Amino acid sequence: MKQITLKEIAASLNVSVTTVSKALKGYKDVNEETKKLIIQKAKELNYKPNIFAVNLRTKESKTIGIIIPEVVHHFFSSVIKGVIAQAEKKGYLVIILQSNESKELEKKQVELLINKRVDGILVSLANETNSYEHFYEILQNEIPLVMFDKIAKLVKCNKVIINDQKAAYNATKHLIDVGCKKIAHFRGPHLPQNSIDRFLGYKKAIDDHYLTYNSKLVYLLEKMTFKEGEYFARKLINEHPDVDGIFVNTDLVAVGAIKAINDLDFNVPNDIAVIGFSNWFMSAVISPSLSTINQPGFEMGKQAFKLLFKEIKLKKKGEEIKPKTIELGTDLIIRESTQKSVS
Amino acid sequence: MKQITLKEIAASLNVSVTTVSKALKGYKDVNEETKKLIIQKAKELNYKPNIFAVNLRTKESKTIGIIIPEVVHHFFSSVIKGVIAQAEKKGYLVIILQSNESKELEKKQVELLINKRVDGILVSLANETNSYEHFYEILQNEIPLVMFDKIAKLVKCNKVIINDQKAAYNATKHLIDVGCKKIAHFRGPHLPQNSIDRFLGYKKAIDDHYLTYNSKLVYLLEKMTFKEGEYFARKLINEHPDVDGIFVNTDLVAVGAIKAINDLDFNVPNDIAVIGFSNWFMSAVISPSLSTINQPGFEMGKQAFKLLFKEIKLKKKGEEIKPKTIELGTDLIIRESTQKSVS
DNA sequence: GGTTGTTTCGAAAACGTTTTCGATAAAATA
DNA sequence: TATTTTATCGAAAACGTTTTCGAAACAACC
Repeated sequence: MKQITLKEIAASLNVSVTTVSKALKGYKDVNEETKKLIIQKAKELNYKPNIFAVNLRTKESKTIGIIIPEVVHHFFSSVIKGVIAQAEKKGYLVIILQSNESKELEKKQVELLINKRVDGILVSLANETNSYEHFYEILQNEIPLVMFDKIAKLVKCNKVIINDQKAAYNATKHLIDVGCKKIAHFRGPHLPQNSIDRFLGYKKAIDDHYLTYNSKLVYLLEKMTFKEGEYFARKLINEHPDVDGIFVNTDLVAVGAIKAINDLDFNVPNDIAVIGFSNWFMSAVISPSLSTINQPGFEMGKQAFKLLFKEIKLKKKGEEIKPKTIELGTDLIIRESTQKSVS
Repeated sequence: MKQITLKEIAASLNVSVTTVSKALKGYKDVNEETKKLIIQKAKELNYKPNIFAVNLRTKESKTIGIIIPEVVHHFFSSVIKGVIAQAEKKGYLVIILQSNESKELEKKQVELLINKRVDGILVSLANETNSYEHFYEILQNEIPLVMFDKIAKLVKCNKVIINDQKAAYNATKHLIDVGCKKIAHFRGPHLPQNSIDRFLGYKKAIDDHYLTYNSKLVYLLEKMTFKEGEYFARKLINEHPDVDGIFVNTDLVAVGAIKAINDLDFNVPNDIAVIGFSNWFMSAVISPSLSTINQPGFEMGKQAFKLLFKEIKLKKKGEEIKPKTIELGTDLIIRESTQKSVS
């Protein structure tokens, strides 16, 4: 099927390509009468502008890229949904790439997006990433960049995050509020920063409420899997049979922990209360349902795109941008796993 | 930052743009000596071809689009992952759009992708979709199209599916194998086709094994939610207290059903065995873990892209394509929810 | 010496749009 | 009538690449 061009519309109406282009783009230096004719003819021929030519001429693609560690993940797919929803409103399409938590892959994806000449890039860091040359390259190319959730503090760009420390504090405080006296923490590895922040929130809550912080009660998990959750829950109960609460770095691990606790004939929440983090989809539907911290993925995606969009606009106008960081609120979601029955 | 062009490389070496282009693209009518110089200079200046110009010239974007009903969904995000992985190997990027199960949105997304002049389109139908003008438009525009999972039999294009009927048959047969005599079915609405096929598979298994098919044991769920699963499980037990097995159209609903069954002090699997469909992520981590049918999302994404890629290649060569349908195998995954203890 | 073949290069067209700038004619003003 | 203003149009350049076609220079052959 032959694609209709401006030239053909122009020929069929005996006007110039220029006039056709102007008419269709609403310039005011074209007669109302001819404009009407042109628009009609364009519709009649089912004219669709050749986007490649438009891109070349305008130097923009109306496309952005997003790099995330993992697509098959409730939080990140929520972010994607938010980004796509917001982008569509502004006429932008979204290219998705995964880093698989690998720094090398992340670099490659950045390269791809730069070569693709996207109008902007959204990134959540891979766990492995510990240096930022590739992001500096984005900035050097003057491509608008927004980081979200897993960010690099050193890179000077717009950011959207939650306050992991505060959220972790609230989760731990909730355990204290329901009467826990000896609270363990299953933490994540030293990268990304989030694991550290959540640990710090836990520690601060412990300290603030006159419980004694005990580093033996903090377990460092490397892979953050269901199985690890099971394993460390067993280990914990073995080493500290009198533990009565666990704040777990992420829901999946918490679910594994609950499984192990139940298998050992302890009761959640009465013997051991458990609270997770992120509000994975499953947390609401398991038994007992899991208390957790809601991480607003969809909203984060929306906000990240909004920031990116603003930056794109500013860049077009040639204005300077002063990077800012948006901090989104989190909610404590209380479910069965922390509601001890009155004893 | 000024972008380097062929012209600039040419100027700095006193050769023509043509020669530079040819050297970088490996044409053989350019002297080895000059080629070396050009390649070196290009690297030195960090030359990156202007993709917009390349697109315009070659009439292809090395980008494909995929439209799915919902991003935040284990199966569909697995598909996306498969598509992206395979596409990247072939140098293609992937634009993701959602239909939110709405026909109108689906049409709009198709329109966006056509206007974007993507090299190919991947689609899984929205539940609402009951006519196919927009897909015919894709075909009219001679854009390669592959449908997967939720397909339209009437549209003549490549397809990747599972055999829902056979898989449902196997699930139901498994219940029969573990000793169930009175098996209910929670089915989905009349669209998409998958619900019908799964129901047919259930019915065939019942008929084939000398159990009496009873339409009263088939419950039609409209929204396929956790809550519906709970509601209909209660209803079922109320109406048929002697039911001893349920084949549920999808895992989420099955999880809801299990919850209700437990709350009513029936035991899963001993009183009532439950099997789901799709192998959602949560199914492996709940207690009791849920038996189900594994739907190979990642593999489906890979195969779908492979088909699309073949079609793109054929189109370039101007050859005709004869649409085919790939049927992927499914696996019966036996977990706790159907393993009755020896009585 | 004339013919053919080979190697190496570049001019130019083409892809389809956007936008600047000037031309023309008609209308308004002096 | 002469001059300025306004409305309407189009030529042409530009965006940066790819590719065709022919030119030039030289070697090889009879």
